[in-house]
Formats: sequence, structure tokens, C-alpha cells
Amino acid sequence: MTVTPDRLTGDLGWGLAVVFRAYVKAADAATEGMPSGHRGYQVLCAAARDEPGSQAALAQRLGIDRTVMTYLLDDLEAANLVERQPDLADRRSRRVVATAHGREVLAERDARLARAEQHLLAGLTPSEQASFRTLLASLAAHANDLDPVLTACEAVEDITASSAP
Amino acid sequence: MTVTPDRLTGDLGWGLAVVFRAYVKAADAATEGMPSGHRGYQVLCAAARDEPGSQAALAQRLGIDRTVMTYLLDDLEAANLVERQPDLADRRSRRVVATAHGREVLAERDARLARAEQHLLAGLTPSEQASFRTLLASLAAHANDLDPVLTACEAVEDITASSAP
DNA sequence: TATTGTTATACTCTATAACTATA
DNA sequence: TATAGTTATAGAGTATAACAATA
Repeated sequence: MTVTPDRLTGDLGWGLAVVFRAYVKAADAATEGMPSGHRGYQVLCAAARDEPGSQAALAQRLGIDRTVMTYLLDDLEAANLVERQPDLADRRSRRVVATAHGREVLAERDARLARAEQHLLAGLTPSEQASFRTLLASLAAHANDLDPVLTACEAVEDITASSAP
Repeated sequence: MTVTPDRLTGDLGWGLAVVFRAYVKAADAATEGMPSGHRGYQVLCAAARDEPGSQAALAQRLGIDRTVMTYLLDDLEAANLVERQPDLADRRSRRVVATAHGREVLAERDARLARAEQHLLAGLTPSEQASFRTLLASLAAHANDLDPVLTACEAVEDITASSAP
């Protein structure tokens, strides 16, 4: 394979698109049968492991629109994977929590997801895989800082801590 | 390591989605006014720097469908950025080449793209940026190799083993 | 007035199949 | 028959605005 040096610029977008598409394909296959594929899995995953937050907070954290979150939660709730609980402190808001059944399904799918991800990363050595994950997480945190969206795991605490603008 | 182990799994998809979305946003801004945004840029870029290939070869290299390539090339050709030349060896096929004007526009946009990418990668040190690009390119090459087959071979085997086509 | 969640609409992207012209 | 390219259609994804309930 011949690589020209001036290819450096465009290859970032090419690489991101190719890898992201491959991930979505693999993740959708691993989450087949779940309400909204890999997106439903992501929502369920966030609802299960984080402090129960509002729909808007969840949507912001995952980088999807809050109107889309409504549809995703409708499907997940119909499948008894998550619940919308009223927030006693703010009656407009609803807290999203995973049901016991949701946690079971999540644990079962986690193994499949891990295999799919491993297959995607199989071209790298274990230490390279670790490096890639670290760099990607750092980039993602930075990218979320750039946009009005702020969705990093620890950054969410910063938001909710200073939620009085 | 106080992080729950199952969080490692989901963060790959989260990171890829966040970074890819941020790239598309930045790239679309940098290629504003071009026929099909960052996708048109990618096609023009590939047409300008590679050996002129068929539309199908170009589509496979960029990871997009050949029916989509038709629309993209229609727009790019209408803007006089690329040309469809007949392939003398195979009259079914058409070779995609960038016009002189297309190369000018490409050079002009390359600088903007580079700035946009730099902004996206600004959270990493220069050496980390180089590592990320290298790892990503390696991953993308690997993913493209098994994309035509199926990306999640092992995970898919489990599913197809208990389901009828 | 601002915000949370919902709904409706439209626009984009993608996936699929059918068609032609060549091989 | 198979392949390169085109076209048409339907589906999913996304963005936007409007609305009701609450702050």
C-alpha cells in the first residue's frame, strides 16, 4: 500500500468515518433485538451506571437531541428496560433509571459488546488499544468542551454542582 | 482504578461518536459552500491525489455506497470540480479526475481543513496527535478490510447460529 | 419569561431494488 | 450471467418549531 505524505490532512476524517461506521455496524449487530440498537444500549448503559439524571442531562451527556431522547426512552420503557420516575424537586423533570430487568439485559449485552469491540480493535496490539482508548477519551472530552454541549462523566458533576446560572 | 470495569466497554462508542460528530461539524464549517460539504471535499480530495479510479473503487475506498457516489459526483461535476472521463479499457466504467479548478479549490480548502482539524486535536500534545493519527489509520485499514465481510464476525456468529436468514 | 418534556414537520442520509449498457 | 453506473423509493436519523406544564 503506497501512502503519499500530503494525505495526512484528509485521513483524519476518513479514518474517523471508517472506524465509526464499523463500530456502529458491529455494535448494532451485538445489540440486535434491543429497542433502538446501539443507541438504545448507550442510553440504557448511561441510565444504569450513572446517578439518575433528567432526560435532558442524559441527552446532553450522550450528545443527542432531547427530542430524540423522548423516542428512545419510549421504546426502552415499553420494553421494561428503564423507568421514568417523577423528580420530587422539580415536577417538570423526570429521572431516568434502569429497571432490574434492564440491568440484567445490560450485563448480558456487555459481553457481546466487548467481543465486538475487541474484534474492531484486533488490528492493534493490547498496549496500542489502551493508548487509542486513552487518546480518544481525551479528545472526546476536549471536543465536548468546544461545543456548547458538555458531556464528560466527571464534567457532569461540575455542571450540576454549579447549576445556578 | 476506581472506575467500574464495564464502563470501559461503552466509552469506546461514546468517544467515537462524540469525536466523529465534532469532526463533521468542524469539517462542514470549513467546507461551507462546497457542493456536498465535507463529503464532497473527501471525494474531491481522493480524486485529486489518487490514481484516477472508477466510481465504485472510489466509493469503496471512502466507505460510501456507490449509489451515493452518483449524487456526490453529479454535484461536484456541476460545480466543475471533477470530471467523469470514459475508461477506454472498459466502456461501462468512468474514471473520476479532478479538474484544474477542483485542484485550486482543494488547495484553498486544505488550509481551512487543517486549521479545523488542529482545533479538534488541540487537546492533545503534538506527539499524542501523531500517535492518534497513526493508530486511527491502522484501525481504519483493518476495519475496511473486514467491512465487506461483516464487522462483528464473532458476535454475529452467535446471533446467526440461533436465527434463520 | 425560562425550562422540561412532548409532538409534528421537514430535511438529510442511507439502504434497497430495478433499470441500462456494457462485459 | 455478471458488473458499472444510474434512478426511484422507502426507511432511519436529525433538526426545527410549536405546544403544555412547571419553575
